[in-house]
Amino acid sequence: MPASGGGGQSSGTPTIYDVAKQANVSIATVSRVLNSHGYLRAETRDRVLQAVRELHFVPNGPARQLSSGIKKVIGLAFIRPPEDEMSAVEEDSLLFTDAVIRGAEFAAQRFGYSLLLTGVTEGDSSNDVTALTGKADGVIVLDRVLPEKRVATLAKRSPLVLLAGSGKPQAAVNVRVDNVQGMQAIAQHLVAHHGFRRFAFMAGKESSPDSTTREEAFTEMVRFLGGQVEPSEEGWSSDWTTAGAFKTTRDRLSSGRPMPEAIVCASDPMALGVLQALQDAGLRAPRDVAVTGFDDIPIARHWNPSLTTVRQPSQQLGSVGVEALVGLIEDRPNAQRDRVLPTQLVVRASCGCPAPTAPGLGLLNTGSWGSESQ
Amino acid sequence: MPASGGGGQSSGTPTIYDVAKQANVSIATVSRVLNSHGYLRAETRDRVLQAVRELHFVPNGPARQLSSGIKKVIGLAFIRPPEDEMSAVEEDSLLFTDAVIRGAEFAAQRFGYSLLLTGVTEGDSSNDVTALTGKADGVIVLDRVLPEKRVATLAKRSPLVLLAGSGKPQAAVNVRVDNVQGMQAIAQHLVAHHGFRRFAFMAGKESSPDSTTREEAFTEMVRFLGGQVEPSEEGWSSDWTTAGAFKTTRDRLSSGRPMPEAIVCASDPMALGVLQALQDAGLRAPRDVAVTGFDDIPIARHWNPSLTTVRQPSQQLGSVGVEALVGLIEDRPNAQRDRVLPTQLVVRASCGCPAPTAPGLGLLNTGSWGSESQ
DNA sequence: TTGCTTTCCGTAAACGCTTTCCGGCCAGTA
DNA sequence: TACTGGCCGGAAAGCGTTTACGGAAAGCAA
Repeated sequence: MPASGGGGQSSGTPTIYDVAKQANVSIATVSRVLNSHGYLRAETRDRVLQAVRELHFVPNGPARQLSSGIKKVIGLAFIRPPEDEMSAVEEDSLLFTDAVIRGAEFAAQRFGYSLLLTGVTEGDSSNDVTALTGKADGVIVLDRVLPEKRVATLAKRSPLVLLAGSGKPQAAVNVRVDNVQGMQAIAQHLVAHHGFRRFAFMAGKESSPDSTTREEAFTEMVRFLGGQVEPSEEGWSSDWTTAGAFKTTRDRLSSGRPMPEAIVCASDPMALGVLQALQDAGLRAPRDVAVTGFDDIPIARHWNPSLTTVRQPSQQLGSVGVEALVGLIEDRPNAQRDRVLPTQLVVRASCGCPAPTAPGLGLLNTGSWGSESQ
Repeated sequence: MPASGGGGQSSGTPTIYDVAKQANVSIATVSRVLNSHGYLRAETRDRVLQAVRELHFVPNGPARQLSSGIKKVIGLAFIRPPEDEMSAVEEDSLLFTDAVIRGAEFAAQRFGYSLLLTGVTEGDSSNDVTALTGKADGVIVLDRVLPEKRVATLAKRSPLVLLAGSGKPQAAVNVRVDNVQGMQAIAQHLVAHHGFRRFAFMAGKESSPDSTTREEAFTEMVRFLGGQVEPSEEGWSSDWTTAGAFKTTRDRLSSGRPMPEAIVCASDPMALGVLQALQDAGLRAPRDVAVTGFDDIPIARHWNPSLTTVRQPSQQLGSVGVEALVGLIEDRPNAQRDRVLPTQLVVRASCGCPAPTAPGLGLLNTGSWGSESQ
């Protein structure tokens, strides 16, 4: 017998039994009213609805989920820095993740799902993510949250979408951004338009597929166009952060070796660090060295010099990820699996081009990410 | 008899019964191992753990939650604009919400909770938020998500924390930012330091307690100091957005009426819109009109002119909100209820002061939000 | 050996809901 | 009046856990 099946007013939060009693029907009827199943007389429905309102009844999620087997929850795991180690620019760089979350949340809502968030601090490969599997119908995992092997394992247990990971064919569904196209466009622009030949590539963490892909695509394209990229052993490598790129660049500057004509970075925050280091050393970008980024975080537009970069549709990444996952969960036959979203070269001042507009101009009516990056 | 109680290998995801059978124990024992309850022989524990590993068993969240009555989930409801109506700056303005989410997520994790996200589009007051109640142990509601009355109602059903709302004593626990202190500091600075006397206040939506509080605090302080603020009927009111403030200011400019010496805005995005409109009209801030904001979104620092504003600890707001909510859920006797977090005046160029640094300078080592805003 | 405690583990009853199966009621027809 | 369908609503079986409750085994003193 259920907790409140006895007599009188139940103590805690009302259950479906309380509603049934109040409306003088069975719990089955209440459930049918709530889920609009089967045949119901209008009068009965109203009576039940009335009782629901009077008792402020809200169905217990877990019970409902357990019974129906459907949780209507999507898990999203992402990387975040330890709380106390976040500088102002680090925070800016989180914009990428934030945008993904936003896109995912919106799409999830559209499909009737909720978003369950789990931040993972890098290196802490506990089973947090695995536990998500039990709480959600499916899981979206951002790049670098899990080693590839564990992704494959997880994908066997639960619908899983890997976001912004390497494009390698895997057990999981991949949704990512066209790194190659973006880097090729940058290489093309720098070589063909500006006539540069000697480049350096500032990489993120070595473990990151995104960084690796970008570096390879860039290097290959530059070589194809007759330029050269300093070998990565020269120390052009950092950790995705502004501070890291700053230090790397400063060290390189003080080594006295000649600088390349352009420094191409795997992310915007790193590009900002490079610009900072150059400025501290009395060099000016783009006059002395050109610099480019990748992401197009909002600050990129407002920096001085404004940053030439590759825009990636971060928010769309989230929403498309959810779409793919829902397709997987609900087993839609025509659902697209792997998706590659387009990137777009954004030419501003840091490569040596004239700044397209004064900072802040063209501020209004720039449209949303989604429509801009199609 | 449970689904997989029959013979042979079960079909779907493994349940606790499968583990029990594999380890040759009862389900109670498995549960005990998983939750480290009661007495267990080491040998038995290992056998169970072994089976768990072999089957890749992950406990079913809902079942666990239903049984124990504890969901270990915190719901977070926030306002967001419709997906297709988001301009680039709107997106920047979401930084506030993003920061709150980040802080909340981190704190939630620290307490062993997950964060369930629900975005609410303004005006759409369906029962989305109510449904959260059934899925979470408690709910954090950001300002403007619900009318005050519904907040009070909800608070009766479920532990609830109201974030950044009006400070009015209510049924719910309030965590908010010291709007009054911030606005008083701005008023003080503009009157005492710059000698301004004639002000306008650009309000957000009228329905917003945050906007109202800021306006009242500012107006009162200015009057106390001998200045005056144009009555709000003069049309200095917008909708929190950059575009809205832009239009309002443009209209006012074209009306030909004399401008105030300073326009104080209830948010940074609106301040940017005002600056934009001034610039379009050939006026220069701060030379012709001073402008200030509220929030200190990252762009504020990099804008031209850099924005004098009030910094609020957004991320901390999220984490403190979670702390308060967990206190409520777990009924900690010594948990603090209402909390007011301090704000901080950030003086930059848009009020007429010399820009503290060139844009981008002092970029590194600025510390995290949390520690900066203590 | 007996009798008690201390460990260890299995049985079974919830938890609150969804859903299937079935039994009744009512109108319509012969 | 008796019978057939179409509708409606109740009883009950799970969903996969946790958690009393109690029984068996093991240890120890008498």
